[in-house]
Amino acid sequence: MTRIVRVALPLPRPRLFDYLADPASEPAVGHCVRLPFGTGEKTGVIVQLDPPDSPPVDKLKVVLELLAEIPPLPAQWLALTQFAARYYQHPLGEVISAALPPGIRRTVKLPRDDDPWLTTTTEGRAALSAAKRITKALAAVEAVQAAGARRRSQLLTDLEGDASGAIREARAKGWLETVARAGEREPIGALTLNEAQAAAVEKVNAAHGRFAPFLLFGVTGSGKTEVYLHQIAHTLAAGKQILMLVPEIGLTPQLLERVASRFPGANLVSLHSGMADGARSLGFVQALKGEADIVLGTRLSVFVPLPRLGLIVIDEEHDSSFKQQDGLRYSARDLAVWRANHEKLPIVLGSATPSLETWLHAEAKRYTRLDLPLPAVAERPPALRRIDTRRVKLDNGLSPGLLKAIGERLARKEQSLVFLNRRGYAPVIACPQCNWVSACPHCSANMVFHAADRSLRCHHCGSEAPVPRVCPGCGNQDLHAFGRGTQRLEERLVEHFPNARIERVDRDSVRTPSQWEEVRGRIEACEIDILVGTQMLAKGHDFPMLTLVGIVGADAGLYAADYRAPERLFQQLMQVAGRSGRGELPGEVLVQTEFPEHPLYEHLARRDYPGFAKRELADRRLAGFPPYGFHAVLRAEAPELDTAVAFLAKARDEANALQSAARLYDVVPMRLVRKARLERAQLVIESDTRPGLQSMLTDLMPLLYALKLPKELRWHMDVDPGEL
DNA sequence: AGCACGCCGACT
DNA sequence: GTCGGCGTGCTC
Repeated sequence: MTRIVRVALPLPRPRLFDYLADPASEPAVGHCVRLPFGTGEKTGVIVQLDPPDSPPVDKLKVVLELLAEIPPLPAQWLALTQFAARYYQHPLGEVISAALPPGIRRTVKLPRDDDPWLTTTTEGRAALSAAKRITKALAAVEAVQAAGARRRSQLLTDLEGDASGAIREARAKGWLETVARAGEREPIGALTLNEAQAAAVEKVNAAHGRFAPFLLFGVTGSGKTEVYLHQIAHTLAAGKQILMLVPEIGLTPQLLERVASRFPGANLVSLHSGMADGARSLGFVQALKGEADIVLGTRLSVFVPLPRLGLIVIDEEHDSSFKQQDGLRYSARDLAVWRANHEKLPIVLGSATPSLETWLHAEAKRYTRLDLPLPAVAERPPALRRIDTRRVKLDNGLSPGLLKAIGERLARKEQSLVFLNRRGYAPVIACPQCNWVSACPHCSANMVFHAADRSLRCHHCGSEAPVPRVCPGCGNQDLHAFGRGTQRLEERLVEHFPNARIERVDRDSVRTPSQWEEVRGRIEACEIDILVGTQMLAKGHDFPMLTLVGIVGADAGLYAADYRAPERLFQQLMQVAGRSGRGELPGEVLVQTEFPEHPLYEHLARRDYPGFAKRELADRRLAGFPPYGFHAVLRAEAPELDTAVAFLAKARDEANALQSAARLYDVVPMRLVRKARLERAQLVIESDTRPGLQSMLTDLMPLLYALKLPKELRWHMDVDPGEL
């Protein structure tokens, strides 16, 4: 019997399409299919069989190919994508296409599963111990031996550069051999837990098999990762899979290595957007087939199908990189909580500075809070001192107090970190005679002066220009660099401390993960005395010799227009302050500020997140902002601002006519009006309840899709936006 | 989103 | 006379 399949396709309209299946095939919901579409071909996913309302059969085309080598995506996976489509008001086909790895989406063929488990042979181990020099092939043997057994794909990511040749050589020489599956192995090297850690592990383990959200509340150094690892061990022992999400910069080789070496018998799959298509598809399919035991990845991993899923962990749950900022604008954290609820699982959200949303859930007892205090053996948190910059003369932004403190660290051979969240040399070049400033030709922003190549760069659109020799406005030869960034700070520090080893760490100086690894190694080896850098430095491993953190120019976040700015600032400062005094030596944190009495710094000085959150939540409640109110923002962009505004005004009229309880703000230009030659405006929609917002959006979206629009106009809906 | 079909200007 | 501009509308 010929069946009709309803398919979701990657198209920017919320529509599904029906096709006739090949009578010889056995289509099922969840199968990927290759289809004729218009004049071309597309890959889609079957979401329904024999729908009652399909068009007449003579209008239907026939499925080209059922991708039977990919097992059908499970119903729970489809439920997740359908929820995401509904909640984020995005076409299902596009959600599915974003959730599938690009390798499956584009190429029809599944990468060949030539990904065997490898172990070392007696000869391999002998060759390794006999070797005077570690060749690439021996390095592969060494890595496999360290893990006991390793998937070839995992080994490739373990090793530097392209190691496929080295692995081939090691196998050809009989140093590595294939085994069916890594043997069941006990976790290796588990640490003894303190009382609080043990209690946290116990509570989550007891929640096995039911929806139970936990907030694991503990600063860096309180041992969150060890708690996760024990919970993972328990879940593995129950034969279940684990999904662990980490922020973009949190997915370091160290973390992978720590998880891999703890669970040598488990199949660990790591996923992030930077991976090659083949490796990503392979990981996805291994997870789908139930072969992966642990999936460790960035936000996109929330969409990995896991038929035996038993636990979800989200580390640094407050991190903004869990929110996708383009296309399908989802929050991986929120989707993970939905997924845990839907699949009846415990989920652990870990943070020292939780998002206010999560904190409110914990306060309301909807989430169980698990507190991890600093272990008693660790010294008290480093003293935090505020330097009132209104009372001292600054030298290029550096106060005498901070310079003196750095000098003391140098004398004691300890390390200092100066934190300034602004890269470049100076944020703007200007002419003191006329009004010329280094404005970006494509954005409503200034171009930042980068001293190294004497260029002006726009941090919003990436455009670049040489610094003009004379003022383009009046010919004045004396252009000034106003304000300061990390480069200028570094330059001043070099002048102040000519004998110190100073290193700048920002996206300009450290471009790749391997460069960051290299710098990190030199910090740990104490080959650097003073670090200058942006938030890149806020995260990362312990630097035991780092005893001073200086925070420069944080005030900008205090009175920013975005209501989330204080929350982000507090999270960032807590994190960077936590870099100091992580070893045996006592640490100190110095904050340069014009507002030393500001409550945010008071709370920071006491490391009082609960106090900060209480205050911030009170403000949010008064304003009706999240987590007490719910927002969606409709944004539009076009070459002319009027085009964008006219569309939003029309959208606002349509929305007004819907008689919903949701409130509509005025249509306003965005703060950065012009970006990359496009003028942008937005319309905020607000409601006291999530369902209120959802029903308004569900009614509004079809009206928006029906509008006739100039083709140069782009728009998107952002539900629960990261900023307004 | 592609990609066709479809009616008006400057060129071999 | 045609090549091609991108406006409009459809894709099972």
